[in-house]
Amino acid sequence: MSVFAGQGDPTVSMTLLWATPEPGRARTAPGPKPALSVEAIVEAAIAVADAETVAGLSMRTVAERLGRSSMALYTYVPGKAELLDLMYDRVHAELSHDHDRGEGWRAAVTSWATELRAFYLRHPWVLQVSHARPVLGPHEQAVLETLLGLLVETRLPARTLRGVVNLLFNHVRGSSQTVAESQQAAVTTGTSDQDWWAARAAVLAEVAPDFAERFPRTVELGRDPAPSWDQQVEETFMTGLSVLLDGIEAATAHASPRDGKAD
Amino acid sequence: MSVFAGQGDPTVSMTLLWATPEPGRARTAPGPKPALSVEAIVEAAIAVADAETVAGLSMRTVAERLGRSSMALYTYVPGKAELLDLMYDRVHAELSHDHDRGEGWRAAVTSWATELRAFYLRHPWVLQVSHARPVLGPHEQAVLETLLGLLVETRLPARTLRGVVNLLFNHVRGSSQTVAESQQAAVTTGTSDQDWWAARAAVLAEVAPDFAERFPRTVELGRDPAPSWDQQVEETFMTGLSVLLDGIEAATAHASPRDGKAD
DNA sequence: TCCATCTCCTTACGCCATAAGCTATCGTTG
DNA sequence: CAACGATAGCTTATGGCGTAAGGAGATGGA
Repeated sequence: MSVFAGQGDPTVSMTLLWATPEPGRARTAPGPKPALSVEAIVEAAIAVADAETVAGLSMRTVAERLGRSSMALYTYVPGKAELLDLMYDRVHAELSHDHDRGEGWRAAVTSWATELRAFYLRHPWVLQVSHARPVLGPHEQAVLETLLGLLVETRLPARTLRGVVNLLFNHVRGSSQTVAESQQAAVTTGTSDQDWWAARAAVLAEVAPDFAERFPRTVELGRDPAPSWDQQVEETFMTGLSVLLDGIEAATAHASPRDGKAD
Repeated sequence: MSVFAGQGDPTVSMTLLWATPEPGRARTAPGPKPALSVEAIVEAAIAVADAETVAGLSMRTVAERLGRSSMALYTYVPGKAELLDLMYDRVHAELSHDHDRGEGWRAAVTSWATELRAFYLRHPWVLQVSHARPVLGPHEQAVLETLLGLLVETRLPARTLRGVVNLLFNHVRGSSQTVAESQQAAVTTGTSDQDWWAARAAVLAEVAPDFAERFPRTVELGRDPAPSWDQQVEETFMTGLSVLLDGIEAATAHASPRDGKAD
C-alpha cells in the first residue's frame, strides 16, 4: 500500500495527466465499448478518499462504488500508485487563481494560504501523498505558479524565493495536517478531540505527576487559550502565517534596501 | 497498516512510555521467564524502520529480527499502533537539550532546527507518524520544552509563541519530509533523484511542450541554482529558516516595542 | 506433586494489490 | 453473413498484512 505513494511510472502518469485526448486511436476499436473511463474512476476514487480517509481507499472500494470488480479498473489505470497520481492532480483543479492583488501581496498570500488550507481540510488524503517527487500535473503546477504570481512584487531573487515558497507550503501543509489528522482520529476512535485531550491529561497526571516541574515552559505555553479549541487552532495558523509574512517583508528589505517597500 | 498511526490506546501507550519499571508485580511470576522485553522489541522495530522504511515495518519483520514469531510480540505490546507510539518517543531520546544560548536565540534555534532536521533524516519514518494527537511521551515532550527554553528571551506572549513553535516544527518537518521521501523513492525505484527529474523533464517536454509559456514564473524559479542538488535543498531549508527567524524578530518588536531588542 | 500462570507457537480470518487466464462482446474483414 | 481477433471485465490465485483464537510447554508457589 504505502500511503505516501505518488510513485507511479512517471511516463504513464504524466501522459495520463497532461493527456490531450488521444488523437489517433479510438473510434475503430473492436470489442465491447468501455463502460468506465479514467475520468470516472478518478472521480469515484476521490469520493471514496474524501469520505473514508486514505486508509479506506482500495481498488475494491473504488470499484464497488462503480459497480465493478476491482480488476476492472486495471483496464484503465496501471495500478494504485498511478491512480493516486491522477487523483492528486485532479483535485487540485478546485483551487482558484484569481486572488485579489489590489491590497498588496500580504493580503493576497494570506488569501492563497487560507484557501489552500481549506482545500487540504476538504481533502485530507492529499496530504498523505508525497510531494517529494511531484507528479507534475497541470493543476498542481498551477498552484505554485499562482503563488509565485502573488509574490512577484516582492522582487525576491530566485534563491530566496525558493526558501519562501517552501516555507509557505510547509506551513500550510503542516498546519492542515495536524487538523486533518485530529479530525480523522476523532472519526476512527469515536472520541472528540477535546475528550481525547482530557483523557490523555488525566492519564498523564497519574503516570507523570511531576510533569509541571519537568516541563514548566510547556505548561506555560497553554496559558491564555482561545475561547474554543477550533479557534485556538485557527489562531495558531494565522499567527504563524503572520510571523512568516513578517519574515518575507524583512527579506524584501534585505534584498533591495534602497527601494524600501515602495514599488 | 495505516502508516499515520500513533493511535494506540492512550492509557496503555502512556503507561508504557512513562513507565516507572513496574513497582509491585514481577519477581513472583510463574511460567517461563520472558526472553524478550518491550525495550528489545522497540529497539528492533526502530532498526527495521530505519533500514527498511516504514512500509517494511511489520510485526513479522520485527519478530524475525528477534528470532521469534510475530505473535510472540503481542505478549509485550498490545498491537502495532502502540509499538509505533513507543518507537516514536524512544527515538526522540537521541536529541540533545544543551544548545548554546550564548550567541542569542537566533543561533540557538538554528542549531536546534538543524539537529532536528538531521534527526528526521536519520529516522524518516518518524515523519510518517501522526503528531496530531501526540503520544505525549517524555522524550518528545522534551524536544518542545527545549525549543521553548531557547525562545524565552524573545518574551513572546503565549498566543504568539504557539504560532511560532508551530511554524518552526512545520518548517523542519516539511523540509525534512521532502528530502526523506526523495531518498526513499531513490531506493525503491532505483533511480537517483537527478535521473528521475531528468526523466520527468523529458516526458514533460514531450507531453506539455507549452510548459514554459503556461508556467513562466515556475521556470524562472529554477534560475540561479546551487552547484549541486543536495546543496540546493540545504540552501532552501536554511533560507526558509532565516526568513522565519526574521519573522520572529519582527514579532518580538511588535510585542514589546519599548524594549527594543535589548534584554 | 500439582496447578495456575505465563511465554510462545501454529493456525486461521479477512483485508490488501495485483498476476494470470477466461468469457463475452463487438468492429472488421473474408 | 460468418468468422476472426481485439478488447472489457470477470473469476481465481498468490503472497503480503494485522491479529483473534487456542494449544503446548515451561515454571514458581501451594
